Amino acid sequence: MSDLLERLRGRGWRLTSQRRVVAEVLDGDHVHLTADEVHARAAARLPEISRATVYNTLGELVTLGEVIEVSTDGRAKRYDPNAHHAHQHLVCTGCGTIRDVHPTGDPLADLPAEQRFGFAVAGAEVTYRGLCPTCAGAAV
Amino acid sequence: MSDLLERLRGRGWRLTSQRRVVAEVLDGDHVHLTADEVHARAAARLPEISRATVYNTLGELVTLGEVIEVSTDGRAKRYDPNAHHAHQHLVCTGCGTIRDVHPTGDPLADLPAEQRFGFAVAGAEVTYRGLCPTCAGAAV
DNA sequence: TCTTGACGTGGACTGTGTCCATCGTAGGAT
DNA sequence: ATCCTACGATGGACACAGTCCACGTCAAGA
Repeated sequence: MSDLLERLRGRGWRLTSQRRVVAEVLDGDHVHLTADEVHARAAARLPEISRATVYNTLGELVTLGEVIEVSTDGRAKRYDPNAHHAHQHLVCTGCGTIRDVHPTGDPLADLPAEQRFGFAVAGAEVTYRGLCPTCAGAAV
Repeated sequence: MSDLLERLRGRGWRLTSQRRVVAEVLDGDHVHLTADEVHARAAARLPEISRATVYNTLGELVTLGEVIEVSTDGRAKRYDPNAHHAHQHLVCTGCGTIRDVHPTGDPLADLPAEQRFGFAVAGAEVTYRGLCPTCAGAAV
């Protein structure tokens, strides 16, 4: 994570306490927080941080390719710091929990040329959906 | 489309002019309108129709499985009447245009058991992204 | 230490969607 | 053909996610 901060500094980022806190909150595996959740956790360490700053910082991290924006439910976007290993998402239809998963194969290979309609197809996102073990158990 | 209305009536739907207009607006191929676009087109034929009614009707059509809700950009959800043929979506990163596409293979087959983490995986949505011919041309 | 422009702040604002009390009407009953 | 009534429509208030802006602050180079 300090790697991340150094990398950003190398790109001309001014290293403020707010940005540091946001980056720290996003550290870890299987982290998929909404902007408001990031704000709440950041505010626990830096009470006066504003929502606008969190949104700005998240937007910059996305632009820089350090964080991925995930929108699995049409509600709040979630921010995934696991940007350097290609992966897809498995979402629980009960509680909304998100897991990073690594399918075999390349989804792009499944889209033949005649199904591309002249588009320069650059990527594919796959969202798997199903009940997680906890929700499946609770339903019994 | 009258098929649709008859089917819904068979399920106990009360067939109001508002519902009829919403269903008619959604008729066609490669239709991916937002709720507000549906409302605007419906209002052209039935000026006093309210937004709440459009939202209610769209929600019911989704629940009944006659329309699919698509959320490709984290902004407004779009409504796709092509609910009876499995398909995926190809989205232009420039203008947001959406095409229905039919990839080969089954994305579910690409998620091995050890990547399912105990989830009862029920489905997968794939969103392909790239520049459409029009946007690619305009960029030159 | 000083300077300065990039950054942070909070509050107003927009877009999307939901809720609710009340009114209207589709369609069965007579 | 008319009446009844529960289901549906209405529109305005509300909630949530996100953006914008004018102004104040401060990181970092000189």
